[in-house]
This record gives sequence, C-alpha cells and structure tokens, in this order.
Amino acid sequence: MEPVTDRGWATRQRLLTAAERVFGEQDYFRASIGDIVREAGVGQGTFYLYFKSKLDCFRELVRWLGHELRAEVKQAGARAPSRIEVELAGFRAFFAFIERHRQAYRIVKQAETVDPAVYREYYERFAEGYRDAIAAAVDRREYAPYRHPEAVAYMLMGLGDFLGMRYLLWQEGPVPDAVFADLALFLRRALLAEPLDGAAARADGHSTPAVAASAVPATAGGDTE
Amino acid sequence: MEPVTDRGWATRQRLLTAAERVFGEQDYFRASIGDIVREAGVGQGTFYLYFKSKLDCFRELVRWLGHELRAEVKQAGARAPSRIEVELAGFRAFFAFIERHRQAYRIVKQAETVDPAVYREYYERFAEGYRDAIAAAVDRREYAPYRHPEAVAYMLMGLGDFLGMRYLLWQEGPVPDAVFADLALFLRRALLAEPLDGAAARADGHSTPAVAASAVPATAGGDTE
Amino acid sequence: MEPVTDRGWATRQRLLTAAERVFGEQDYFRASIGDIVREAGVGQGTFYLYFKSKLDCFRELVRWLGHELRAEVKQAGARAPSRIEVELAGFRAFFAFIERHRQAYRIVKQAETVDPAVYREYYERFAEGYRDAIAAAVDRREYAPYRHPEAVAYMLMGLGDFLGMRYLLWQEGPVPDAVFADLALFLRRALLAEPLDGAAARADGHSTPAVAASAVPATAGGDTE
Amino acid sequence: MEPVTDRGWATRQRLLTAAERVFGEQDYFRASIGDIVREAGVGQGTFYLYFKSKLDCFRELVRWLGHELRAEVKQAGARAPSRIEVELAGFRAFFAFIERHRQAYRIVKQAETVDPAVYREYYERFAEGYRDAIAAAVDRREYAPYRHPEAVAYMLMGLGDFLGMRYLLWQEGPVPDAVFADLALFLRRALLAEPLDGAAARADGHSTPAVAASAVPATAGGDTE
DNA sequence: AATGAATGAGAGTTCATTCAT
DNA sequence: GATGAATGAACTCTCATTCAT
Repeated sequence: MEPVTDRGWATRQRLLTAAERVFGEQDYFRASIGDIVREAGVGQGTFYLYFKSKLDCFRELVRWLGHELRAEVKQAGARAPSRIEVELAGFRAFFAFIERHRQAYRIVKQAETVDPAVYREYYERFAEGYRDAIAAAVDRREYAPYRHPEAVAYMLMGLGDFLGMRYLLWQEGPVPDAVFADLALFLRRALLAEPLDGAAARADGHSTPAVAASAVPATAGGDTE
Repeated sequence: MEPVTDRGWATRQRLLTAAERVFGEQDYFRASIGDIVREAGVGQGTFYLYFKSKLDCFRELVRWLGHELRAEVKQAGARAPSRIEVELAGFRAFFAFIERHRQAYRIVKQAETVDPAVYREYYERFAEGYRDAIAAAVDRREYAPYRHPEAVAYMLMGLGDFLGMRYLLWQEGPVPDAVFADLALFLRRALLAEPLDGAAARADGHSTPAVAASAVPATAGGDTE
Repeated sequence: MEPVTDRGWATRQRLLTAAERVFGEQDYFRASIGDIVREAGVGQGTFYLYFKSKLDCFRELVRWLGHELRAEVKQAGARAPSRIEVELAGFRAFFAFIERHRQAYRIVKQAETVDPAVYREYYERFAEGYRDAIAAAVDRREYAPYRHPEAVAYMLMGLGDFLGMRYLLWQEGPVPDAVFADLALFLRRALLAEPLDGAAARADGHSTPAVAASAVPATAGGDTE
Repeated sequence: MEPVTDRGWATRQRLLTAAERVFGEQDYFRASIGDIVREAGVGQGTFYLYFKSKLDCFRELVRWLGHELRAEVKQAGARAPSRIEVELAGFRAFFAFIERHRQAYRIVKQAETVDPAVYREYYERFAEGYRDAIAAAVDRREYAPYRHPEAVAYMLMGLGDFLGMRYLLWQEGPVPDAVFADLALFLRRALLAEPLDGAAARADGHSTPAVAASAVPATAGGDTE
C-alpha cells in the first residue's frame, strides 16, 4: 500500500488528486474507479497498488482534506489578539478554503453517507481543540459562562457549515460582506462576556476594531489537531 | 404514477414507509429496490407503478419528511409569547422529531449526496419562513439589528443541525439539558436586542445560576410533540 | 377474441388503429402494449379481450394491411388495356398506398424479423396472382418468353419494394417523375415481347401512349387475392 | 472499446463471430447478450469491453457483413468483359454469399427494424458504386438511355434481394438454373441498348432456345467465390 | 511498478400477461 | 365489456476487484 519509490509516491498522489476531482464532480457512488484512473492517466490495476479499495481511497481523501483545512484554520488564527478574533479568522479561513476548492466541502459531506465513521472523526477532530479553547475563554471570562463548551463548538461548526453551503456552494463568489458582518455580530453577542460597545452593536463594521478592546489575548493554539 | 383506486394508494403508502425504513437503515446506494419491495411485501414490478425510479421514490420521501417536520415545528411555536420563544420551541420540536425517527435525519442528509436539488429545496423551504420571521423581529426591535436575516436563518439551522447530529445521532437518548441550556443562552444572547436581565448578562454570574435563568422552559405545550 | 357487441367491435378497431400508429412509429419490440392501450384510450386489460397476445395483434395488423393494399392494387389495374399497363398501374397504386401511410411499409418489413411466417404469407399471397398473370401474358406473347414466371413476379415485387424504400421512405414526397419514367422504361423493355418503338425507347414519356400499341388486352384480374 | 493487446483483438473477434451466429439464429430482440457471451465462451462483462451496447455490437456486425459482401461482389465482377457481365457476376456472387451464410441476409434485414440508419447506410454504400457504373454504361451506349441511374441501381438491388429471399431463404439449395436464366434474360432485355441478337429478341423464340442464349455463363472465374 | 483483460455478481428497470372487481 | 393493480421473470448494463504479463 505504501509506495517505496519516488515514482510510486508520485503515482499515489496523482490518484488522490484525481479522486478529489472525480468525487467532487460526481459523487462517491456514481463515480467509478475507472473514472479515477482515467483522470489520473494510469492503468486500471495501478489503483490497487496504492489503495485497498474504493472506500479506502475515499477515506484517505477525507482525512487529507481535513488535515489541510485544519492546518489553514489554525494558521489563520495564529496571530489573533483574542479568542473571538481567532474564531472569526478561523471562519474566514474556512470560507476561503471552501471557495478555493468547493469540491472539498462536497466530499466531506458525502462521507456522512459513505462512511459515517470518517465523517464523525473529521468533526470530532475539529471539535476537540475548539471545545478546549472555548472552555479556556469561558474560564478566563472572555466568553460568557457556557457550561458545555463542546455544545458551543458544535454550534459554531454547524453555523459555519450552513453559511458555507448557502453562500459558497449554492452561489458563486465569496461570502457577501453583509453576511460576514452578521456572522461577526452574532458571534460577538453570543460569545463575549462583555456587552458590545455601540459601533459593533450596529453591525456596521467588519470584525477587527471593536473587539481589540477585549483585553485578554487568546491563548491561541489548541483549536486544531 | 398516481394511483386511482384506494388499493393503489394503500400500496403506494406501504412502499413509502418501507423506503423510509430501508433508506434509513442502509443508505440510498447500498439499499436496493429489492429490499424495499421485500419490506413492503409487494412484487418487484409494483414499485414502478408508483415511482418512476429509485431516485424519484427517494425524492418523494425527502419531501414528505420535510413536510412533516415543518408542520411539527410550526405547530410547536404556535402559542409562544415571543419570537425567541418560538425559536426555542422550534428547536425542541426539531430535536423531538429526530429522536422519534432518527432515520429521517439520515435520509435528509443523504439527499445532499443523492440529489442536491431536493436537499437545497428542503432547506430553502425552511429558510423562507425563518428569514421573514427574523426580519420582523428585527424590525420590531425584539431582535438585534441584523442586516441579513437570511444569513441568521441559516446560522440557526446549521447550529441546530449540528447539535442534532452530535447529541442525537452519535449518542442515544434526548439532548442533554446542559446542552439545551447552552443553546438557549447562546440564542438569547445572540438574538435579543436587550441584554439579558439577571445574572446571565453579567460577567460575574459565571458559576451556575446564570444558566438556570436562561434555560427557561418554553412556555406552552405542543413543543415536544 | 371475436367481439360480440358493436361496442366490442369498435374497441377492437380502436386498438388495431392504435397498434398501426404505435408499431409504425416505434417498432414491434420497442413498443409496449402499454403504448397501444394508451394510444387507444382503453384500459390495460382490455387489450387481452381482443387479442391473444402482442404477437397475435401484430399478425392481425399485417394481414389487414396486406388485404387493404392488395385491394387497392387490384382495383387500380382493373381497367388497364394491357398487362403491362396493369403492371404500371399496380406500381402506381402501391406507391400511392405507401405514401398515404408509410407506416404500413415499416410494419410489414418488421414482420420479417417479428414473425417470418406472416411475412412470407404476405408476399406469397401477392406472388400467386402475379405469377399467373405473367404466365398468361407470356403465353399470349405479350411478354417475352420467361420460363419461370414466379421468379419474374418476385423480381417485380423486389424492384418496387426498393424503389418505395428509397424514394418514399428515405425521402419525403411522391416518387419523382424521372424515377417512375425509368421504372416504366425498364419494365417495358424487360417484359414486352415487342421491341419498343422510338418514343418510348428514349424514355422521355410517362407510361400511357406508347404501349396502347401492344394489341392484346390484359386478361386482368388474377393478380391479387 | 478498441483492444490494445492481441489477446484483446482475439476476444473481440470471438464475440463478433458469436454474435453473427446468435443474431442469425434467433433475432436481435429475442437474443440476449447472455447468449452471445455463452457462445463466445467469455464472461458477461467482457462483452462491454468491446461494445458499447447490444446495439453497437449489432451495428458493427452489419457493417462488417456489408464490407465482406461488397468485397466479394466487386471481386467477382473484376474480370468481366462488359458491364452486363459484371452485373450478372455480381448477382452470382451475391447469391453465393447468401448461400454460404444465410444468417448474413437475415441479420441485414433485421437492421431495417433494429436500426434503420445502418440499414440505409448499407444500401447506400452499395448503391453509390452501382449508380456510377450504370451511368457510365448508359453514356457509353452499352445500356439503354436511363435518366436516373440511381433508380436503376435500386431496382437491381431490390430484384436480387427478393430472389435471394424467395429461392435461398425460403428454400434450401442454390438458386435454380431456370430462375437465374430468367434473371439474366430480364436484365439483358432491360438494360442493354441493343436488342438481343438471336431468337430472344423475336417474339417467336418462345419455346426454349432463346434462354439458352441469354444464360451465357459469366466469362472468367471468381464469380462464385 | 505498471497495466489491460477478464469477470460475475448484482443492480435498476421493463413488460407481457393475469386477475379481481 | 372494461379496468387498473399486480407480478416476476428476464433483460441490459455497471463495476470493484483480480490476475497474468
């Protein structure tokens, strides 16, 4: 399964990339391995040199995508001055990621049908770091006193997921400003312990200035992997 | 496709019910029409008397489930004293619905892969009413000044969806109280124009009491069924 | 099978007419009984009140068409002054028949695949009368001394058949004049005992005048049924 | 669809040959692909490695048969001293071909029902060469002054077709001599510009000798194979 | 490492026919 | 006489996977 030569690794990667395109455009069940090898430009038998089965290949793909996305989200929040800013930067990174390859979203969603276990793994992976970071923000009084930070984590993921679906998948182009503004307002209100000051409350700005006020720097990290 | 006799209608219904069970337990692609007709106790050909294809049957099923769920949610919020209470009652009804037939959730989720069009239709249907109600609440100053009520609607749906997935699908039993409490707190804070009265609004209510206040049970009955 | 009431006969006829349309447009195998009953506007079960099977219905149809065509051809040649004129009139009638319902041609041709027996019956029926009439014309010295009139009959049928196919089926509109002229010239030369006089030999006229010269009146009749 | 190895080509040929046998014995619609692969001794799926569909296979077969027949007919007429002799040699070759594999005739005829387009293509292919050769013979005054050589081509094809059907398909053994003699007489009279020499041209040669004269055997060999 | 050939189980779908009403 | 429901056998076609080269 694991290639031993460089050539082998290259072929494997060609197959994964092809699979991303194929599973993104059609779907897991309608796409055939024939489609993948054709797209990758390799022979039919070659596929089984690198993947045990169609399902195995799909799983690898989902894991790889999850890995990439988590890395980008993490890196996006790295220099944010507060937890809420980490949150918002994360959403921005998430939206950007989807916009760059909308197929990724589709593929992950298919996992829910194709193999619930990887799907669950995917979100649990996200949720863990999320949950801890939120708990920390609550303890630190940056966030309101939520008792079940995991639930909050899932709420945040769900909310981002649906916005992505609605404004990136069902519609071309980036998330509209007004939408992002409402998202920011929504999150600040819901999460921050302190009531917002006037400007932010009127939802007329983007995200950055108003919140710099919330003194405590985010503990950062811990939100992914 | 449409039956003309009573006997025909009965058979059709038998098939739909069987399809719900079958598509819920296995999934669309792994389930065969043979499974459905066996479950329904009719002949193989009979299926095609009432559905143009496997996909057609699936679509009908999703529409039917959407219809039922919307009806229950609507009815749950019917006698709530304020919009925020309608919201919460709706979530309760949604959770109750899923708990009663978790298959429904699975089926709808499959639609995202099986037939994106019905899936979208399903949520757009929900979103419409939602969006208008939110816009009205904003106008009436019950809700904070969101400029893009549709975005808020999708956020709410997403957040409910993920909670359902996490606490009803991945786990037996009803949504834990603490989770619902956090949901309620989250929504009140995010949506209501006025800061919450009582401890919840203050950063010092961090230990427990604040939540007890927010977990106000939805006023009238009808929200669980 | 045979209806007993008038209403029954009407329904049967509706079915036959529908079958002609359906088998003409699609073909025997691709057309379903469902198509026929739908076209006829009767119930599915009704079909079997009048026909033992799909094949039975098809056979009836072919026989009926053969009957109609033979009648028209016979009648067309009734008043011709000589055998060769009967021949030409017959071809004209044949072409006219096909032009009026080109489906008939298609249906008969299908019989060759669907049920070789009816197909053969159809042509043998035609050939019998033909053969005898040709033999008589040979005896009477109107025609050249062919020793195997049946072979001549099949040659004539084949030649007409292919002209019909080429100029009526593959092309809209009636048989072009030049084609018919060549057909006439061809037949006169091939069949008539006497060499043609100048005019006809230059193939510049239609059919009538030149041949009136061949004195002996056709015995007529005997060419069909 | 196109094989790439030798083994592949061999398998494909096995399938085509099997298809000829199967479609010849049963017919296109009644024969199943199962019959073909069984006859060819390969797996069910193998069929689709070389043919897009049942219809595709049938089409290939018809084209192949047309190709073979045209080659034989052409070669048969290659050394004939005059156009009329080419004609007769062609008919002989045609009859010989059918006698050797009567299935071929049946298969082509089915095409009229199965796929009118290939059927038409089949005859148009034949007709083209035919038409030009006839036009040339007319120009050179070997043939009578037909103005529409294509029509003549179709008449010749039709006439041969029906003789083949009557005397080779409906009856065992080769075309009877008397039939071929009449065909030869018929064609010479119809086509040649000059009246036949000898008794045939005169109305009094009615008994037998005339035909002996017309049934001149086609000069060189190669006309039977 | 790479490949194209081969496979057979199984899928969805159609349809002539029967039957109870 | 007429009908719509019901049926199950049969069909074409797909595809993940194996294997010899």
